[in-house]
Amino acid sequence: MSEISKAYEPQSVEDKWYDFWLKQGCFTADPKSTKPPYSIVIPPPNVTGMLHMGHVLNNTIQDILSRKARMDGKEVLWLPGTDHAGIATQVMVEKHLKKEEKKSRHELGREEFLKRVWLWKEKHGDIIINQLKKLGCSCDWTRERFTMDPEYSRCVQKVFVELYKKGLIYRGKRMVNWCPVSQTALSDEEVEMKPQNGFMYHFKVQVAEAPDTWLTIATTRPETIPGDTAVAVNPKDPRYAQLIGKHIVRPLPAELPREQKLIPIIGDEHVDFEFGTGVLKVTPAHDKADFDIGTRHKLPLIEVINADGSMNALAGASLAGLDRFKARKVAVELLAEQGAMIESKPYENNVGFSQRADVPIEPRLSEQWFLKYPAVPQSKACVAEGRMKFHPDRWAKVYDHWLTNIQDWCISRQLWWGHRIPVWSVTDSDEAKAKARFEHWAEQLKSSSESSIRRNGNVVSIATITPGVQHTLEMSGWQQDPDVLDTWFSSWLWPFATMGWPENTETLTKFYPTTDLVTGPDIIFFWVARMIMAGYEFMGDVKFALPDAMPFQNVYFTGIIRDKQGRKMSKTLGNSPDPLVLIAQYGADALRFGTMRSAPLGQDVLFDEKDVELGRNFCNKLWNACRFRQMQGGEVQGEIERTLLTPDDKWILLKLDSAIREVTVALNEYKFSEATAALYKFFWSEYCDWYVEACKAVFFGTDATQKANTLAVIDFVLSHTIRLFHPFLPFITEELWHGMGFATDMPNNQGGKTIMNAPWPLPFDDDFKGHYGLDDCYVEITDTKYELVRNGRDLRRAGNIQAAKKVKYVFKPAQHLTPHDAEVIKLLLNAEALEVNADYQPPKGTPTVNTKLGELFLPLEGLIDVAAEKIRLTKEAEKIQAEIVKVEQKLANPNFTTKVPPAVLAEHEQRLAEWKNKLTHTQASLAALG
RNA sequence: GCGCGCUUAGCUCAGUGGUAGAGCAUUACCUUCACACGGUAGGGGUCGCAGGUUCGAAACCUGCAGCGCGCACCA
Repeated sequence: MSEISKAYEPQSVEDKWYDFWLKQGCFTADPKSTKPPYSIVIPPPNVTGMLHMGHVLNNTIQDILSRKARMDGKEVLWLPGTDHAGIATQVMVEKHLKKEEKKSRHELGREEFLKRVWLWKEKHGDIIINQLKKLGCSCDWTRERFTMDPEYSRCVQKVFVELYKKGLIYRGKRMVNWCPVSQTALSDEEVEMKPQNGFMYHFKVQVAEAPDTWLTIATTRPETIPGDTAVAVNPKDPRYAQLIGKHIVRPLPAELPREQKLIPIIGDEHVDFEFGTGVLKVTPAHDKADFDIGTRHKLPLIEVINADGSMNALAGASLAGLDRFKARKVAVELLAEQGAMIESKPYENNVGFSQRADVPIEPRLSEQWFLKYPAVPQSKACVAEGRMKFHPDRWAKVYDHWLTNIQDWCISRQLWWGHRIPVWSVTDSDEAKAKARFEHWAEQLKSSSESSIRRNGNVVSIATITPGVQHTLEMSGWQQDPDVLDTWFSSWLWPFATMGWPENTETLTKFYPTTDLVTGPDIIFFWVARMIMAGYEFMGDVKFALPDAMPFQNVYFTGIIRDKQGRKMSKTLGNSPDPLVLIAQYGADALRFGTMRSAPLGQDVLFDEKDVELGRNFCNKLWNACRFRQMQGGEVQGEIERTLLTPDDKWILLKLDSAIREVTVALNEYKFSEATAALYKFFWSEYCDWYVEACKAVFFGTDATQKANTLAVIDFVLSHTIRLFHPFLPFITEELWHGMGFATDMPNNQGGKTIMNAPWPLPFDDDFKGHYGLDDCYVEITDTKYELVRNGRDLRRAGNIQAAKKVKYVFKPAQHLTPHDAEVIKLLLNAEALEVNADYQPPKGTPTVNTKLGELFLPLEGLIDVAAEKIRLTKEAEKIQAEIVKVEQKLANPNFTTKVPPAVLAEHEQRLAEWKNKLTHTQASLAALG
């Protein structure tokens, strides 16, 4: 900082220090360290994603926690990495392929397509990583992981086989949430219910055995009529009960002969006779509830919708080939033509949408892999019993509710990009052959802990992670399951699969369980809950010797970043600012500080670029405050001489002590906006606004010893302040730490190499306070002095004096006033002179203010607008009067005076006295004006 | 339907029983030798509504309204 620029220029500072930290290995965690551990695993962003404001919020918090922990003397591991993001990445590459080569992935073939995805990953995979570096994230990049790394992949396979072996993973034909666009099954969590404006259609059907009887059926999906295999009524419904066992004539497909259109009327309790007409069409192949009814009544299934959402031949000639929504319109027309349509009225209902593709999902019967969640009781208990803490804790209830009503997890996806299911099968011509095959392989694999074999009829399946076995199976005609696993089936292993599991590595020993997890509440089920279950299931092994296998001790849920209008950030709305643009414009520290300042615990954050501007302004203020110190010259001052401390010095030291306490407490409670607010207030409103200004009284003077001591106080305060700011503002604080010389001659653990290793400031202890005479009374004394200054400045306004104009004040002290204090007051008042005169007799019309320290006059005969000043003082007096009445009323109430704690009573009495005193002085001032 | 959150200055938000706060915006004045990304002084709120508890409620309790979110759903 030999040449200090007038404004802080982050661009010239940030890259320099980030490179320095990397080169010095400052972020690298040492599992052999004897320091206590602190660890976080990053929520891995999509490998092909771009940094958005949500990442900024999330990762700034993690960085603050990590940097604070380092300053607390912890061995810190912040483990970074990326997620392969199955659907998102595959769709991205498919689009690119379509655009560049006009080819579909099927035209390319699975193997070739996967090569392209890997190429894409190599090309774009480090974009988001570099963006995190720009933000200043202190991740241990030597340990960066990707969920498709070979070692990670092996963990996923191992976990699959273990759960398969335990019988928790099974394959079955079930109704699943099918996305017709991505053409894959989805888990329940990936379905988003959205209200839709559609129609409720009422159509009539004839009862076959009683041609005069017609039933009216209500439906929102007439296109599925060809798939109906029954109509259901409630057996307790007197209107229809007698019809159970009879049949109706299904109106579609119209071309079928009458006998093929007959479907039974069944009785089922599921039917709500209050709703619709009380008659329910049952489409077991295309509705979850209907499937259950179908199972209960052994109804046949007729599939009429294809995987891509179009209708098939069974839907009838008129519908076949049409998209499901087009088919709905045509079905309505067909019913109308038959005279079966009774009415259609607008109707709002909730429809499940594919979160990824944003199209209505299609309940579809298909063969999928499911997981019965493991370790559910332990996972519930650790949060319920408070061993794992959620911040804010209300999410614990949401978590518990989900675990209580948990359904099996559909883990297979009909995609190519992802972890392929490690199961090989072969189908024999009959069961006997299959049985023989099963027995042969069961014998072969009996000593293998890495394989598991099952037989289902004439199908034999082997789940295995042994490459040799896999190869043999491939060679002898076994087919590997074509599906891949849900991306979250790899993410849920993140806290330990990134640390060398299944080996009991020194990293796991040192850093697992992790300390904090920082993530968004939107993935509490997707990720957080599942990681907890995986932790208990896979880290509970005795070999890890953990008292508790939970993957983290605290979960901090951030808010969701919205725009100024409260809308979610989205690409389509274009309301999502590019953090890198903001960093280029304002600096990474500014973005971090602004974001933290406006992100209270547990609330959504309405992002406004003004916040970043505020961050920049703050950095500039910090910069210039240090610049001021440098301009006073001299080396870093060491020892503070206690006998030379002024009341202002003691005041700022005591304020610093409060700030250290407040910031530390706020951080311990994860209240980042409170921490920044406390820092802001201390540094701007206390240090800069008052202390620095007061110091000028010394610096403009001639006492070199006093000057040196003031510099020592400044250096002490700044060296503490910069450290308090470091977790929030890593770049500028490192620059200033070195530039101000605070790193010079320091051992590494005191910040000699980098402020990252400087100790976090501790509140002052009694010895320290005693030695420097830091009695709380100095806060009060000095506050009073500054109050006097504020009042004195008010007088200028009364005199309508230009800010630049120097005027003379007269002070009539009520007690002894030191020359230093007189000088400070003079300076802060921007006065030409301050005449201290105990016998001063002001001429009539002299504006005055009175404080505990004494009376201050601004003698400006003839220059004052007496009338205006009178109005001002009269208003002032009225205000004070009102306050007095308020307090007097309280004190007149015997209920108050008898029941209130003595301290509160005393406080009220004192307040009354103060107001009365003020009133006296205001009235005197008024009288003095004549 | 069940659950959760929010409602305080024009805006965004702090404030868990004792004198209503911050930042931004706004008004006036000021380029004074750290900083105009700055300084000084000001204006602006019956704390969503109605009850209750209490000597005292923005805060605690009950009810209501509005906004937002999550879960579950009836065709």
